[in-house]
Amino acid sequence: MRSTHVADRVTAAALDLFATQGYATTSVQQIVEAAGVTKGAMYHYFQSKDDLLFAIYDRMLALQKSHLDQIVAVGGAVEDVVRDVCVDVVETSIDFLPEGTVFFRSMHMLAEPRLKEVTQRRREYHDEFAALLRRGQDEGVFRTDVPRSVLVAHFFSDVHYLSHWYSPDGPETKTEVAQQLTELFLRGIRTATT
Amino acid sequence: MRSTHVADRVTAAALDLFATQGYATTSVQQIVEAAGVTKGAMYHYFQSKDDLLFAIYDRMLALQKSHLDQIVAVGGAVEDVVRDVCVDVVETSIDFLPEGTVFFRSMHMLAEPRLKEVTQRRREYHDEFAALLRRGQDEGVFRTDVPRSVLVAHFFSDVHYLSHWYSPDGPETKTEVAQQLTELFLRGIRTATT
DNA sequence: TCGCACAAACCGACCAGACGGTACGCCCGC
DNA sequence: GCGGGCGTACCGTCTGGTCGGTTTGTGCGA
Repeated sequence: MRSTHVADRVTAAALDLFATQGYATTSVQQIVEAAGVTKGAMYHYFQSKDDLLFAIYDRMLALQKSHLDQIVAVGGAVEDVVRDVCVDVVETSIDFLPEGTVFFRSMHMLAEPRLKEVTQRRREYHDEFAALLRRGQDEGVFRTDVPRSVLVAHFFSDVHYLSHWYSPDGPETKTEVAQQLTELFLRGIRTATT
Repeated sequence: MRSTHVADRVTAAALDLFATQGYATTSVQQIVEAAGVTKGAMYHYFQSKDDLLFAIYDRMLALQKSHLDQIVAVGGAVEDVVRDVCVDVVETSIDFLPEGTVFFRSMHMLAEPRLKEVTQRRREYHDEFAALLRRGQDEGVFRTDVPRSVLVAHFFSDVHYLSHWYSPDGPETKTEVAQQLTELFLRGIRTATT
């Protein structure tokens, strides 16, 4: 850890502290102390405290982007596609649990243009998912008596809530949880029964 | 508004600002300005900034307590009981949407003993719900291939996520959303099909 | 009905400290 | 010797919170 580069140590410490304490509550003093670095060194690599936040966001942004591309390309029976997508989203959300926590806790800086980009990407994400569900509805596989927006929210609520209860040290592996949550979701939105 | 009592105006302004900006980001200056009150007046009724936060929490706490008592008293077929509970929880969560937002955004002050009380009540809440689900599992109505803790999280994720997408001004009424989310959840956790 | 006394309500100027950020100089590899 | 990487001392600002004093409401004796 000591041998790793200064910038990496700082971002790692910032991610940890932001996730546990929140952005506004964490001071740059705390960050540089946790990273074993002086303030001068930190401000040599980052322009501001906000920069640290956006560095974290950027990681999620890249992740979401790659996700989106992957998902759309896949074909097959709509229910299988949705299943794959859901499992994948949950798993990677677990991998990036701290980043997600920081993001969801610090969304109040909506004026920031840089944050808007992440939020927009997030919206595209949801829209893409909604389009997938629509395909299922058109094929008569998914129920139509509930608004699609509610269906979408119903899934992403699971993803979002992960940071409030899931622990990698807990009894369930991320794969298990991903499959279980996906199964619960799919059963909920299906018309026919299997 | 101007005629209402000072303390009420302050708590209302604090709730609004905390919900939109977050606790740490909001200064007492902002609060007293929004409430049309001087800082001296505010500190006459509240001991500290934290006091304002706990005043908001207390409202949720009382709500949860009354909920818990009501729910346990009710009898009937387990699925109907669960359905009633879920609908009720979602509806009241919508009524107290800002309070919920503030609570979920400011949980990082875990050292505070007063916050632990709210958190503990929340845990009891979940445990009570888990016990209900267990009854359903014992009767063979709810599936047992998914850990009960995951089932509980699957429901409360919906409740928690409401503040991120639901708007009273939107197309769906709170009753509709409550019934729809409950239906999705119930379908997901049932063994048999109806 | 008035005057008075006393407490509660409220004001606004004022801390001490912490905050994010900067200026400047050292120091070491090239 | 020179330039990027980094340490240190420091700045202006804003923060939560305080404090002495003033106003306002209210009960009560005459």
